[in-house]
Amino acid sequence: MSNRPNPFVKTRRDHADETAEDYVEAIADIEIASGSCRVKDLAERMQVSHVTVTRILSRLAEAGLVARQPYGPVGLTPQGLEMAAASRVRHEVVVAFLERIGVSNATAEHDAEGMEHHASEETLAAMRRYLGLIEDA
Amino acid sequence: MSNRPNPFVKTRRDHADETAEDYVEAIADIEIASGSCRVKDLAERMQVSHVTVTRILSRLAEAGLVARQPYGPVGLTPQGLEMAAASRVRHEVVVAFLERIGVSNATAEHDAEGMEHHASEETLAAMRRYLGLIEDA
DNA sequence: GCAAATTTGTAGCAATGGCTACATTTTGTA
DNA sequence: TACAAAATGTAGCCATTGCTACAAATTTGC
Ligand SMILES: [Mn+2]
Ligand SMILES: [Mn+2]
Ligand SMILES: [Mn+2]
Ligand SMILES: [Mn+2]
Repeated sequence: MSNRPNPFVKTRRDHADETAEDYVEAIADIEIASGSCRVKDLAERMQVSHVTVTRILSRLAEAGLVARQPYGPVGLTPQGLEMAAASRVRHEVVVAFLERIGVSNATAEHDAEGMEHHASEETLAAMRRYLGLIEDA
Repeated sequence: MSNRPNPFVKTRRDHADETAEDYVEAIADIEIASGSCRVKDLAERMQVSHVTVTRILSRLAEAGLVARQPYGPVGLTPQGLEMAAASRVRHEVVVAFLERIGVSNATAEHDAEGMEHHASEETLAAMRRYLGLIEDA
């Protein structure tokens, strides 16, 4: 028997995971760019209200990805740092790959923002291979 | 100024449409495979309860994509047929492209199910070009 | 130091898509 | 035809992510 998992997984949970990945990646980015990350910075980056950011950060703190204190800056836990690093690598691979096949930078950034969350390790490996980032065939 | 739309905003818009696209595509598939599509068929295909299917179908009917009657089969409106056709083409392009770069069929099907909703026309064109489906360079 | 501006928090609402439990309708079969 | 099984509908719950309005805290500027 094939034992192939159904491609239509729980959409709600998938989207929640996408949110987590984008937020920790953004937090790491902002920390690097401006020294510290605030709720307001994330609201601007994500183009949502500060209320939405606050609630999502609560969930991510509950999940052990984010460290928060009232009215204070937004930090990443070791687990959050790990996820942020992995997310960034994946993001960069997808963007570079799309550009390599002829997609403009603007579109590559747009499409990668969504596609990155759906590229499995196998697909990422194929992209890296195509980019020449892997010696193996 | 750049005037680039925010990538996160675009991704959120993509997510709003993805359920509709997957459902009309599934309805068309099931109609072809077994003559008619029932709520139960969709529940099995999507791996969700029949309740979830019913509510989503109501929304799609409201949007003019699906034709329904109580306890009856699920049909597509002309608009739904159009979306189903476009979705299928896009799905096939993404799957074929992933396989072409060395991804297995199972993984290609799985990843494409999510990635397809985030691939812009420009990216799809690049994929078609790579597949040799377009004469142009 | 104090008032104003900014930032963050909280309350409460909506849309979407999960679910279980139960009601109703349709279908199948004895 | 009558009863059982299957399919569908409805009620009502939860989680996630949007929002506005308002409250509280912090920072800034004078
Ligand atoms: Mn993303
Ligand atoms: Mn990203
Ligand atoms: Mn997605
Ligand atoms: Mn899909």
